[in-house]
Amino acid sequence: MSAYEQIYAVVRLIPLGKVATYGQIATLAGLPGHARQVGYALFRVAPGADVPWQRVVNSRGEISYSALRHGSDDIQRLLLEEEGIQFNPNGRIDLRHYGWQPLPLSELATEQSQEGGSKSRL
DNA sequence: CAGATGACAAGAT
DNA sequence: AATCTTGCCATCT
Repeated sequence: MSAYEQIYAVVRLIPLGKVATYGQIATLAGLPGHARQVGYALFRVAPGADVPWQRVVNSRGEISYSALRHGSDDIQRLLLEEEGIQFNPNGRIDLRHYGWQPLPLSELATEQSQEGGSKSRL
């Protein structure tokens, strides 16, 4: 499997109503520190693919607006708002609230263990 | 094959 | 806190 498909697999795991950062996706995909490759991979996502690319934002919780995106950046914001994500006045998302916090190993295996989740949240 | 570029991130200023 | 600079790697010229 190519590294890009691995990236797409992780992006597909982002639940509706949550967002993840490029660096986070890179780490979960087994490419720690290679956030740029994640962005490049998402650029190559074919239209119609079942990849929620709109749920990936930069580390500042903001959409990466670019002139080379044919306006898909603007669509990204609309899609996120459709999913119930609220933007700050400065156009940023509060990652403390909407940031996706994946469970360890839950991406590679079917999450079956489900106990009371009173763990630290830092 | 070498140089430039890019949906980023972290460190320095 | 905001902006600039450097690192990283796959693709494109």
